[in-house]
Amino acid sequence: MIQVAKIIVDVPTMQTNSPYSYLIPKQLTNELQVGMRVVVPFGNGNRKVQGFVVQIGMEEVDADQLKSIESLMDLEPVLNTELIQLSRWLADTTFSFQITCLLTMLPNVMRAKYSKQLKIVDDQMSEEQLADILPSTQWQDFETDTLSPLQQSELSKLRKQGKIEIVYRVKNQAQTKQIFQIKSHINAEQESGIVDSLRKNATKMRDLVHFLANQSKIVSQTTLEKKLAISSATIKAGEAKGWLVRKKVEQYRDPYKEFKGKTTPLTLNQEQQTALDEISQSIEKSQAKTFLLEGVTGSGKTEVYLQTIAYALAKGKTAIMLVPEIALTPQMVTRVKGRFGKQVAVLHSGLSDGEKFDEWRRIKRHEAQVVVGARSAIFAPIENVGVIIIDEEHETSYKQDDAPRYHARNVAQWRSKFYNCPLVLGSATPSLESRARSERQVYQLLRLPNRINGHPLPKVQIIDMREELQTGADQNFSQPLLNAIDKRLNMQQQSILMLNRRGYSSFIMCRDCGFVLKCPNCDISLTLHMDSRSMKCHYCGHEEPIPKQCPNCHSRKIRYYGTGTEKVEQELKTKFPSARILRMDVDTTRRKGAHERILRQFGERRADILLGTQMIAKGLDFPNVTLVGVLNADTALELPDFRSSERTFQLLTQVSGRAGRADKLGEVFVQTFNPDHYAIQLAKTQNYENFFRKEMYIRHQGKYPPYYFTLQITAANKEEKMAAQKMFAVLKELRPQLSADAIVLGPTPKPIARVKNKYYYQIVIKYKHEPNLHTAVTKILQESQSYYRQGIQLSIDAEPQSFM
DNA sequence: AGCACGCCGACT
DNA sequence: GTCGGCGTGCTC
Repeated sequence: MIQVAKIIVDVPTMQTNSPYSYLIPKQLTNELQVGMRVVVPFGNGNRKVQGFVVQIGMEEVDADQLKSIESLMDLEPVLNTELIQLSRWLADTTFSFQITCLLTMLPNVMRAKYSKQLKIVDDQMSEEQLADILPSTQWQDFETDTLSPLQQSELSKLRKQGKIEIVYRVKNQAQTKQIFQIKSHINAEQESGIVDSLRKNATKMRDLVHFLANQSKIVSQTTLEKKLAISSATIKAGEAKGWLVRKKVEQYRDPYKEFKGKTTPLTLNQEQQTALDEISQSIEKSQAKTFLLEGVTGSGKTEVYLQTIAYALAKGKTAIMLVPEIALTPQMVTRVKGRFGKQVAVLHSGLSDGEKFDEWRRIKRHEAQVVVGARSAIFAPIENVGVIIIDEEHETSYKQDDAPRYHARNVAQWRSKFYNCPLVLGSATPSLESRARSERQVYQLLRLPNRINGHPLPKVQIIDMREELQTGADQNFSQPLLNAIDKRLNMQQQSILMLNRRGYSSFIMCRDCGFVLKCPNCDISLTLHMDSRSMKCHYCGHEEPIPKQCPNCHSRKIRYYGTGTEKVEQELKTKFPSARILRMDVDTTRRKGAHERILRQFGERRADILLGTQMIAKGLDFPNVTLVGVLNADTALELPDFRSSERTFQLLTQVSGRAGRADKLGEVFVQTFNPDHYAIQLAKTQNYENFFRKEMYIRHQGKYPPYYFTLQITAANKEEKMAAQKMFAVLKELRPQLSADAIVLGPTPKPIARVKNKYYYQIVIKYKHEPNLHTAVTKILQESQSYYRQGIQLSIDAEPQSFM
């Protein structure tokens, strides 16, 4: 029996997906703890890899069969036992590697950077000889895959002969920000004496002395430099003369330090109070209970969340609140920070890696008790959780679409059970899954049916674009909508126009031969981008110039079809030359902070019309907006996806809520080619209840969730045949493990069959109760490693968001 | 991922 | 007869 450390190594493969035992060097026995990152030698060449210590204990093995831990990467654990346990569960349920899960839970800087270095170890070998193969400038940090095959084989030959060595290094990216703080060592009496000793023209020095003489508080070097317009050299000189001392201290990169305001709890109405009481009671009793808070737009869900959090804090506990990435606006953050101040840590993708790391450390050090963030914030290293809240729980962005394919809601449920605390799911339009669970009393339903200000919901008008087009109207704008926009411009009120662009945007087509310009790598048409004057592929990023003539028949009658925000913006400009238009889509918001800037401009009424894609539908509150127009309500309806009705209903309901929130009554125009579709008709009256019933019936008929569980298995390969064959083979192996009740769809090519030069084939399994499925699928995944080398990638998605 | 081993074809 | 191609297995 010897003491060993069980380590998950940073090698994401199926074969290495379990802990490896390592010896603990004597000098580390007191230091090493579970949850730390370490560097370990791994594999034949003993290359260094990062690893996570998941357990320390005794094991019945021979010491000389084990290797030793090389070094520590952390002085204290980065993971607690809860998160280690969670990672194991997550890897199992999402069919992914535990190492991938561990890295997903941590800030990006915890991901090690690896570098390789060439070293000559044989004196027979000269530097020139090696330089003939690889220039000496590249010996440091070289990448194997950038070398030619010849170079690779030459180097490996030398290595086998023992002439050279490849030194592996693991670099820790987790850096803290250090700043200098300055403390004065002189007082007012000393000032004149020192000044006299200076040269006459030493003005900067004099400024510094004057400042120090009258300053007893500690200031940072940067503020001092700015304040006195002096350089660090002056300060260093001052340090040398003993006027001041400089001290290096760690500083958090606080992305929200400018927010200072304080907000006080609002008075709750009866329903809000009931909801708060129910959840508080559950916090009080430490119940791992899930609540579904169903509240129409403007019903004051956020206030309930905030007071729930306040209750948890008052009980000495902490809270996590998840918000969709897109809704994590400065307004939102200010509101929470205004209530809980420095106790709040914010985590979202807009922060730099350093900022995220610092917020994460604040949480870990118990300096923050409230975590607000997007999907991955569910892994915040917070302890003693009193309540978890997921706002807009129906949002698809809570499901990660690459490995580990987890749903934040499921992770939240796991943590809620771990901490025996309630989980609150809030939405105006709950996902069918959640609503169905509350129907069966699995979740407790809490309702907020009334808007807090008592204002009626906006009037929604459905416009039949088929009729509109017959009367020769514009492709994008119906007459009633144009009139309504015109009216707002005259009344100095603002309008929001939404273009539903999912899977559909402007492409170009030849009018003579029907040729459509497609991506050479993917099976989809290229999208026109006027800002860069090019055609871009939204899947792989391929870009090429806009053709002047048809590449197929050389006709010049090649023109734009479909609708993109840019094109609509152009049209709006011609129709309303005086209107100030702001466009918000993936292209205008790519840069950091662009999103906020556009919204602020609009909020400050520096524009009349906000034109954008789905992203404008979420959680914005502009009191001066009285018109919302949805230009094409049904593009999502046409997608081959069983959730398309649900998405459309949610989107329309949400965007309608943007109109007339304050004292002005709002109006909503929905342009559609399917005016009779139930998702559109029921969104008109914001009738969630009827939509739920109708959609549940349809899901029942089609044997879809929430009546059935779903599992999607996809194979990808450069050869279409290979991908297809693999899927048939997988199904053949899986079928005997399934009961007669399981329904298998496919194998079929994905609706977008080719992306980045790869073909995708998939099967979807719909099932109610399959005790063998999990094991069978895990086995298939394990076996997939053997054909992974042939470029066949198998991926498994439990409860996919769509089948596309 | 990256390295060793081992089994086949094309060369000195 | 050997060198080197890459298919396969293993890494505490």
